[in-house]
Amino acid sequence: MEIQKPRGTRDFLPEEMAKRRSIENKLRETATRWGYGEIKTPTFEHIELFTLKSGEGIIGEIYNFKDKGDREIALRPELTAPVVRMYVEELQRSAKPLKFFYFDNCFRYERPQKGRFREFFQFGVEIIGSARPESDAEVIALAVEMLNSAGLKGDLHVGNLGIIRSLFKDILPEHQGKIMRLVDKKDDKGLEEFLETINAPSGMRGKLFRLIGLRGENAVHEARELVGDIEPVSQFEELLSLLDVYGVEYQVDFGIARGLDYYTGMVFEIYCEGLGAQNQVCGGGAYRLAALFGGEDTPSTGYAIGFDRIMEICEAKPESSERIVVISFDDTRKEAIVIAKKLRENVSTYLDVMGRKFKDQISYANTIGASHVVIAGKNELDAGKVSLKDMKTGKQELVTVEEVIKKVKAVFP
RNA sequence: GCCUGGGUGGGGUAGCUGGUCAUCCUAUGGGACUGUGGAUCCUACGACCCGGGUUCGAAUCCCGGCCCGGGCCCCA
Repeated sequence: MEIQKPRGTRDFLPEEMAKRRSIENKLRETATRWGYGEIKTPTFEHIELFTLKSGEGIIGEIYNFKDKGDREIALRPELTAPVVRMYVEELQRSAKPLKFFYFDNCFRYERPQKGRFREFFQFGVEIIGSARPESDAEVIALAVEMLNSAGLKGDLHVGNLGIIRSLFKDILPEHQGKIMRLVDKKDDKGLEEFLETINAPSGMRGKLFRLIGLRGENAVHEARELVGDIEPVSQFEELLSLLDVYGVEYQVDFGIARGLDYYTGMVFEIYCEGLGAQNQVCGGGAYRLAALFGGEDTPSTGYAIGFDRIMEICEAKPESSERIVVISFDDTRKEAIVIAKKLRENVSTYLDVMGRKFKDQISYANTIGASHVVIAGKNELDAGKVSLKDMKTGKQELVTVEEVIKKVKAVFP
């Protein structure tokens, strides 16, 4: 039996890589234009980084191992924790806000299915040092813009955990988590049953259900009536007005809980069609993790785009480009190398390395979809030129190597 | 971890109510055609996911594993 790739991993062939790179570059360009700087963190970290953030329970879904120095190491399952670790470790004294983006692979030991792999790629953004609605709004707008740049239009839901949490004052912390989980799942029946079991105050129950059901124009006003005129409501209101300025379409959704305790205020998710059960392509929010990793308490906001998921649904537009094949004969092979070398300074050039005969070389050029063929034969070389053949039109002309470059570049600038 | 469908040359397939050299297409290497491409022909290469079991005999039936797809749990 031949060796196969490990479960949940993938090989990417040239055609697909071209597509992935093209989208990746669009995301990268967008982030750069918004003033974010690219960073890179290690592929593996001490496992504590992730257990601190998410609890011991996540070890079951982490690729971890002991290294030769007996350290417990984890392949990163996500990138927010490493970025915050990096911040705490070496950037706490730098000018705020810090604006970063990253694109890297992550690893999770989970059951693979559509849009879900054991090695997957995340494109993320973090802004560190601001807790203001302005940064929340910018981050959301950037997320939307990035997806647009990839040709995608998602369904944006925005919520605020501070508002929903304000209802939980009298609830045990361990029960709060469970409630948030049920809210996030939109499992109303389960939520009702659970609230019954823990004998939650009936006033709070009613408010909770009304809150998570709020949608549309008046959602914020109604939320204020439910929870009072508290800070998170005003912040949220401000955020929405800023999103309007950005021209971002959104849906207020207090049902977004994102399960995690360290999210503090704004949370958002973006969904796209065509992905089956894994329809969330982007998720994020405002959080506080720096203190957890031993730094000063610092507000941050960020999100991650599931790169593999957007690749599933975004239209492939393979940018056509030139592809030149230099064809030679047994008596001009070496000259062809010199010509190819010259061409390669400017255009993508292929040269036969199979010792093929003329006809087979041109046939191969056709097979790989060459745009042009440069024929370097004795006749041409004697005249100090080559024949340039356009594979589309079939037309052929006698030109110099410099003219080849010029003519090809005219077609593929 | 659970439920469900599926694994036959590189890709796509037939066979799968057990029994001839496992079918066909395509791709790939070489050749026919001695400097002009998608054609044709010849030739080479190449598969029953792995391991057990039932049987005189298994690609075919049974069990386990691995892998792929879909769903659940989870989703940092």
